[in-house]
Amino acid sequence: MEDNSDLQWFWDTLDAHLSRQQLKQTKQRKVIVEHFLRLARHVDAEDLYRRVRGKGFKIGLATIYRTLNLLRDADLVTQHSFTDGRAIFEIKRPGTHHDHMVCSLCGIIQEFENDQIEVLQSKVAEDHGFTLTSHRLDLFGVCRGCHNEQSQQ
Amino acid sequence: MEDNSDLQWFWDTLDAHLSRQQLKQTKQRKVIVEHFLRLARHVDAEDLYRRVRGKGFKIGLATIYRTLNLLRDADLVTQHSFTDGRAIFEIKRPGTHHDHMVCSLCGIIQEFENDQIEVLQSKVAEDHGFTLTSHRLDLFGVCRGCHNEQSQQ
DNA sequence: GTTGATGCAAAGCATTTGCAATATC
DNA sequence: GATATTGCAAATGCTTTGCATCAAC
Repeated sequence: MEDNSDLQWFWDTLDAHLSRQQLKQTKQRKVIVEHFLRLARHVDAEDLYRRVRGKGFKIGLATIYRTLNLLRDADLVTQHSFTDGRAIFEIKRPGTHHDHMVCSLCGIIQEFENDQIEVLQSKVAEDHGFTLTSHRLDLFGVCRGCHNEQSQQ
Repeated sequence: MEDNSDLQWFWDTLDAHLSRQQLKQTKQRKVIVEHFLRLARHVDAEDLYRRVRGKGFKIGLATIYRTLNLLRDADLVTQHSFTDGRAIFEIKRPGTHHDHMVCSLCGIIQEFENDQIEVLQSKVAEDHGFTLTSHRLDLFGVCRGCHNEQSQQ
């Protein structure tokens, strides 16, 4: 779970981005971001929309998308695309990096870090004359929980 | 470049799949597959559609999609999704595996293999109690050619 | 009072699907 | 002749956009 007090940097960076770009602080943006920060780590637009509507706010889905795109532009969230066509958004903490492991059965997303893999990736890129800017490593499989359920049947 | 004579296994596997599933051999499928095999290694539906139409065949885009999905179901092609929303299809040779490096400037896709990375992935999955079924590793960056062009300006 | 933001409905885009006509087995 | 396939247009699912209204600066 995320402690909201840790997230001051998020709001600060957002404020900085808004004023730098001459964008406005609005009630909708505040509400959407508040709920985004409280939701699970990996969220899609529809999740966020349902949550916000469920709490009684009359905010359109387009505004959810526009706000998530704003956060992406401010480099505050990362946008992923795992199994289906949906975009998944995740808070991006400066200076951190991790990859993802997705369970094909329950859809749970686990994060992991592996420096050795990172080093090897850089080496591969270098060997091929590539100047690496980013990468994406997703592992797909069955998580322990689902695996146990399967074997009990 | 691909030597077509190497691809007998592809046609054989396809024939086997068709008869096993009680599907029919049609002119459209033949034409689409022939052109798919002659095109670049990484192809999207629109590429294939344009190529086939350009050669004078009156085949609908839906049939292209249906055929590519058929090949996917027959385990003869892999479906990727790199930068944009398009699906990219690639011949899948049995017993081979590689990952991809994509140039953000010219879009060129280079393949690479790295056994050490594969081993580390299995280890990571195991450490997290995951039964690994597949993975996706894409590196993004600037290829040598584009990098040289940039520095000359 | 300017300028950007919102909500809604409409448009986009890649892909899939329903259906009547047609080709394959 | 039964059944799968095709082409087309319409539908889909996610996301973006146009525009008139509204809120923030």
